[in-house]
Amino acid sequence: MARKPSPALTDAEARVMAVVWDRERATVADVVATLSKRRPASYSTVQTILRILETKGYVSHAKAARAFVYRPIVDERRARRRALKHLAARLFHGSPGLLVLNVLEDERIDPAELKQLKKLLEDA
Amino acid sequence: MARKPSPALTDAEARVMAVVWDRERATVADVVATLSKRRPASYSTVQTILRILETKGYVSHAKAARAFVYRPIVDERRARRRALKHLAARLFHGSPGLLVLNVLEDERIDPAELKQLKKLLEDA
DNA sequence: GCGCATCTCTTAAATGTTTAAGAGATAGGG
DNA sequence: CCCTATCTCTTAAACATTTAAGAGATGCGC
Repeated sequence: MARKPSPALTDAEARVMAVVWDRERATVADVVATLSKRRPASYSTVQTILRILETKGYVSHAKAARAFVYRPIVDERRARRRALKHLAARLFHGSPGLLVLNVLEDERIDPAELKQLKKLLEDA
Repeated sequence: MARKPSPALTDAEARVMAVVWDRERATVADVVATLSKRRPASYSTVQTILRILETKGYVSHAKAARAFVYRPIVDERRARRRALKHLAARLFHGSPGLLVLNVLEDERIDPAELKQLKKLLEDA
């Protein structure tokens, strides 16, 4: 009866990381302020999540003045790639192509992005 | 201090669902046998996961002879769509198009699937 | 200098996930 | 008819996740 720590981002962790990526450096108060625009977030909750994110290797902190300032260690692109690989492994027999096919079949795509997609496929 | 039950499939749940989807109907023993080809899985563990999957609405069971036979309630396609929407919301600003772009940029796609993709884009 | 506000850190409650041991039912072989 | 193997169900340990209360430090305004 044991378990491995999951390297993946959970929902709450992803919400916090979104702010850290967006601002490039953020204090706990920064994150709380940004998140609270949508739903109230308590200081100590955010604090805990940032600590978990640090143990998972997603952020590092440095003391600046009084507040800890957190910076991303893993960039957004890499986190996205990890998450996509993980999802492909879980539900798409490990096939990224099948994953993409499913999105395009089921989801309406923004015209601008559609154009980019076509271009990408031409080059490949 | 509380939490919502997550409707998403966890890793262990996805492994079990893969078997149920594949066989269309499966007993606990079926799942154990299939999963144990790769890694040993204990009967009671699979049992518990199937029960959780039932509370989450992914499967239902019916008593046939002595064993419970589980059947999928949510089909694979719907589960995939849910998971993709969830991932898009968490890490891609809710944009499925951005998600697809990221896969195509980072991952090598099977040529046959590439062809299908181009066809899909032409029609759209 | 004192008090208030801010910040970090400690602790932990509540729930979810993963894994499994053990009790009790039940059918089939001998 | 009884023993054994199989199956379901109950229980729970170990850990992760999410949320938060409270203690203690520390700097700023007055």
